[in-house]
Amino acid sequence: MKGTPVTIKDIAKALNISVSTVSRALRNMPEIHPNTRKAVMKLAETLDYQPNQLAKNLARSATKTIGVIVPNLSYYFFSAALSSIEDEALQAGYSVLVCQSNELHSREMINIQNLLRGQVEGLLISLARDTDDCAHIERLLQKNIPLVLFDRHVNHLDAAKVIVDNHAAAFKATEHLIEQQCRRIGFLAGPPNLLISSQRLAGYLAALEKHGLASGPEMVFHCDYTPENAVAQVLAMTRQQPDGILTVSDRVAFPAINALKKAGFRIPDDLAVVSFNNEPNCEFLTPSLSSIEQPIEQMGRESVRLLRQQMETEGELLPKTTRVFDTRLIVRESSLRNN
Amino acid sequence: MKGTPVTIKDIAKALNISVSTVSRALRNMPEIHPNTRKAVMKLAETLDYQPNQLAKNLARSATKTIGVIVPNLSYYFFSAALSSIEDEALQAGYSVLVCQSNELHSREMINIQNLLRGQVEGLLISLARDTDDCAHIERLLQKNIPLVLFDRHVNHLDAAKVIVDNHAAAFKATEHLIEQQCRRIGFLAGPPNLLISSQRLAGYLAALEKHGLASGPEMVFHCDYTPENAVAQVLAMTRQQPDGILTVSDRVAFPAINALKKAGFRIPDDLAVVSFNNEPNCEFLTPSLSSIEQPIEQMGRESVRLLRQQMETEGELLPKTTRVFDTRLIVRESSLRNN
DNA sequence: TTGTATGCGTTATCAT
DNA sequence: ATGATAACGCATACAA
Repeated sequence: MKGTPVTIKDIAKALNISVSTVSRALRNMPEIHPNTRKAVMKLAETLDYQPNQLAKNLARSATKTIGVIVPNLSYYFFSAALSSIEDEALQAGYSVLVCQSNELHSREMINIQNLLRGQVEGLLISLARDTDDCAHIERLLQKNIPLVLFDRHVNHLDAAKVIVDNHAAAFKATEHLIEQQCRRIGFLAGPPNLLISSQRLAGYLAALEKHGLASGPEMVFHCDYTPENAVAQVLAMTRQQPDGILTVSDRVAFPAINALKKAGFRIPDDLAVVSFNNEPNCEFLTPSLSSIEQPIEQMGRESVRLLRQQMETEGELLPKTTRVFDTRLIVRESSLRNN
Repeated sequence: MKGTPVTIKDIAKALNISVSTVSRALRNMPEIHPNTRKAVMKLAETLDYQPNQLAKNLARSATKTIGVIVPNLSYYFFSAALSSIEDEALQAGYSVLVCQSNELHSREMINIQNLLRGQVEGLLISLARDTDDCAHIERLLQKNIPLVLFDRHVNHLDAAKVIVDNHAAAFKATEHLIEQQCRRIGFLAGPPNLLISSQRLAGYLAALEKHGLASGPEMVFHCDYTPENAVAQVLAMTRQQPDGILTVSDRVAFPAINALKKAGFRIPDDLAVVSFNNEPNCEFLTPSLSSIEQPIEQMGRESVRLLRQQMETEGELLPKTTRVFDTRLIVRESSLRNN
């Protein structure tokens, strides 16, 4: 017996007033008499009245809820981002509904369907690695559903975005390797269709070119982000005799470095390594791992702000702002040679 | 212009039938005529009808949503657990509302309030480290709100629980260290009030006692899970000249081992280490880290199942089952000595 | 300042 | 097999 929850009707009956008065009192509307308000408040308190959000939402047709879809919460980047997203949303009075796509385009579509059924007012999406066809996203844009793309996006979509300057970051990281006397620098990339990966690839190539260093596809190896594949690809790369490696993510750098060490390479002396994401554990590896830090918390907060802008301005179409954040190279042992 | 969403009323009007017929057709009720059903379905399709979940829920007073509260999603254990929780819930037709307590008792209470307002039908909670006073949980139990405590619980609460046998796990890990010829084994524990930590402490002490090894409070050091504090405590421990260390979690083991290595200790030869959680990165440390593996996915799924049992059996009080899972010690380099 | 009536979109209970 | 109509709990325009 869950004990029928108390409603404003119960309060109204007990106080011999109308439900509308109770409703107004509860919401602190100015027009109602201090005494009645006090009485209502008090009774609500003692009865432990809990407003039914469902009814509230239905009546106002507004849910104060945003939906978030990320590829996988066990990736550091996304779980960290979600912390700030949730925080920012809660402060603004929104609830957060979280889904994982598991990097699957199909799951992403299902999630979107579910969230819209659940009546979220806006969507914060970081696309699945699997996602090439963005028809489902374009449908959202057409329907004018508030939407912010976060980190994982695609270029041709005209949506609000919160991203980092991956090109500049990779450029910076590569130049750092060059400064450390690396002359044959390899790139352990992600899947070719993953935008952040290809942007980093472009930045890497640009840096090589600027410094007149040979650069060809023979130094670029794509992996699918699994540890096994990362190891296989980086070992394949060693046949090209690199003296420096840029990896697309700490998640692939960790197993790759481990394999390199086992294969007898000394890091950073034989092979200097710089990575992306600056996960907390970078510090605890041996050698500690140099990595590109992204302002995750800021990015999370900014995403929510952009989304609120869209949700809270009725009708009028906002320009699709793209917020690009800068990154910071954290230099650690893996790329610091005693020159 | 978001274009007013189409409702069953629209469909009814267009087809010149009543809303109830439409409603029934849409829900595949047996009594309605195949032809009308077909017509309704077809029109719903072409009009891209999306049922309003809010109204549905209000009418049935059922939300098909469960709330999950975890201390922090950027802890591997919880993000991994959430993956399976979400999966299992989705399969059963439930949505998942996720909140983080940030290890704060106060935030935990707010989250519970919010979730109940949002009309979740059940709650899956992993208590904040901060939580001593469980009055808020007991209130849920009294109100008979479906609830499952997950991993982080407290003994005196009579609630459904999904946990691991921490005592046995610590016992097993400690015996392994003893087999590796460790004779002075320290325990880098969590905060004293954290149940999983004190259970592990008890298992550790029991193993020492069984093997007739000295054990006193001078070998137990509590840390607050921050890297800095973990380092400070483990360095303090070294003054007791341990030859083996059990750590309460990989999260504290990573920085601790790093500090030990910097302080000149060889692992495992001077100091063998076993930890808890078996995070993926255990494998990529140098030396790789021995750790207790918990069946996270199974635990997540089982939690949802237990919760569904409660949610889906009206009224009758179910016994508060406690499901205890076994763990597995994954032995790696950090505790493997060449005897 | 308060009450009445109606609507939000759907389900459920009567009828027919 | 279908239709009216009343819930569900709250908000709100309009009256009083």
